Amino acid sequence: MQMTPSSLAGLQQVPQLVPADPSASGGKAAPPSKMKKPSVDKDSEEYRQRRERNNLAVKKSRMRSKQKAMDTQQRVNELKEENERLEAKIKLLSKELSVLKDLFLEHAHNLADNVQPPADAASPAPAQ
Amino acid sequence: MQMTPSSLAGLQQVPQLVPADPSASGGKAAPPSKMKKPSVDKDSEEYRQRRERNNLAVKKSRMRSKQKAMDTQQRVNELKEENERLEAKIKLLSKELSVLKDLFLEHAHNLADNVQPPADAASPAPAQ
DNA sequence: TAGGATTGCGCAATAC
DNA sequence: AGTATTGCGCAATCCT
Repeated sequence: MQMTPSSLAGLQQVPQLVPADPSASGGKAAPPSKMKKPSVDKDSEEYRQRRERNNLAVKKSRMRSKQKAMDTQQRVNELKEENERLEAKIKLLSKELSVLKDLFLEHAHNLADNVQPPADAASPAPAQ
Repeated sequence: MQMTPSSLAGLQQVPQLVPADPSASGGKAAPPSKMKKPSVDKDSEEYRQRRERNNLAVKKSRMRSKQKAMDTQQRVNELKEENERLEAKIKLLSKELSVLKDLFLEHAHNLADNVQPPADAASPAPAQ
């Protein structure tokens, strides 16, 4: 996508300012010869300024909106990375813990088998 | 936001179909009396159908877009929660590991110093 | 009351 | 040939 800027610069949009007749269920509504006079002067200097300011505000708002969306997407990516990092860390810690626990168990067994008196609090009941 | 459905139902937008004169840098461009004949019949049955289908497609596309944005935001929230969960787990594992390591160190010291184990893990180093 | 910010909507160009 | 996206302007609202 890239929206080549052809004659896109500015298209005259001339809304009739009249709510198109609601009877248009499936009808085409051929332009009735009676053109309702707009209650607002499109030629008014003030009108044009108002429109222009709004168009600017709209553009600004939309840009922000898009930026926000991109930021949010970025945030997702960052969080996913962080997540993986944390998972890895957990895996590592779990492994370390597992090793140490095994050592303890082994030690405990040795104590039990050698009839050595329990040297520390981590000893399970020698019998059973 | 809610866009109260006032007379919003359908506003006749009657673009002039002529790329507004490019000279409109800051100009107001008062409607020149010469109205270029649109090369496309706005009254054409086929035109209206085309427009209507496109309007539908547009609405659909925008809905998807918004939905996607919301989903992404939701994803962020989920990931943030998940991360907190993981952080907590890491904290816990680290603590466990720390305790076990201390026990090991203490034991090693006891062996090295050939000291009688105090039968309790909370014993300070006998020497210094 | 004024004025910017948002949002629904339709159009047209263009991407697919 | 047809749908999907996207930039744009308008007008109604919202929100200060």
